[in-house]
Amino acid sequence: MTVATLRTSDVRLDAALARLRGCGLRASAAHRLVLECLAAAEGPVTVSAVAGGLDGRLPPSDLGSVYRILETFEREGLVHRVHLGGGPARYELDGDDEREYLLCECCGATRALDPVQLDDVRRHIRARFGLTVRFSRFPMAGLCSRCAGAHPPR
Amino acid sequence: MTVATLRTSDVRLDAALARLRGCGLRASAAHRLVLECLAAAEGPVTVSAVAGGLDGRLPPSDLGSVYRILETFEREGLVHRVHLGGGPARYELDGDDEREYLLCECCGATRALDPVQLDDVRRHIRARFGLTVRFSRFPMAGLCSRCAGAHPPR
DNA sequence: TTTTTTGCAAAACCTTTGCAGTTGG
DNA sequence: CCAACTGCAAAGGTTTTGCAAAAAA
Repeated sequence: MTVATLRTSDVRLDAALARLRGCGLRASAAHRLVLECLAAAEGPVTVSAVAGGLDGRLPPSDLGSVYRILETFEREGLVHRVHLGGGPARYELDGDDEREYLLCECCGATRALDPVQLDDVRRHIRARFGLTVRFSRFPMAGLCSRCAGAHPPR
Repeated sequence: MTVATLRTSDVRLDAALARLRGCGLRASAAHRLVLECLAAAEGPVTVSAVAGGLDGRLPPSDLGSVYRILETFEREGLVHRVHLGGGPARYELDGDDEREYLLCECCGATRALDPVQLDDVRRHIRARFGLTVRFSRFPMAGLCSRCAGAHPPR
């Protein structure tokens, strides 16, 4: 909880800590560590990666506790789960700067977009189906140009 | 493997059986049973639901075998997995008549669409990002009008 | 002190695998 | 008959839970 762990002086981290307090959650070492991991990662992180301290970049924590903490954080809206397929659960800090994901189901490539780039799609879908779509939790999946070429339509 | 199991005389089932043979896979009792379950279900089905014979509507099978069969079928393109969230894996018959799904992340409501209804979105995304999207494996997720109202933007 | 949170261990699931016996072609 | 397939059981991995000790407020 000293200088060593604060390699990521991030605006997002500060915001998350502020929200943590706002929820009545305690600013315990484990809580902060989880938030630091999520803030330090570039994308959605596996639960076990968080527990492992992001490969040693941060101190490790108990896996079971991390599951519980992430569950609590999700309930309070501090984090959200990202569903990229069948593997272990991945989480991300919740925030206004969320990225939205494109996923190629075939080769597994992912690409992160700024939400603004999908605003027209969002408007269109909302007008037509009444759903305000968000590709930050579930990616917009399909076949990338390369894979679409390799797997011609039946 | 007699009349009793054939409650679902479905075009999709016949097509799947034909493709099964075409792949060099044997038309064993278990293979047929799995295909019948998928054809009889209205949506993506859980592995254990298949093994349970869709709640007794069809004869039960061994869970491990069903996992193996589904894995084989997926490799051969007869079925595909549908990712609706964190729960157990769900599968669906693959085919030209595939539905695409809308999911409300908040209340869990799903809605199935005819792919034609999303063709303009598909064209738009492909032109702009080079990805041919498909919401049959990963749903288009977001907030339905009711939930969007209940959870106003921060 | 009081309430929340943690660490550990056990349990509950979900999924994969090995193997010997069975079945389809 | 031979190769593919199945059932069973054991193993692997992920996620959940109970509880007593520890920490935050």
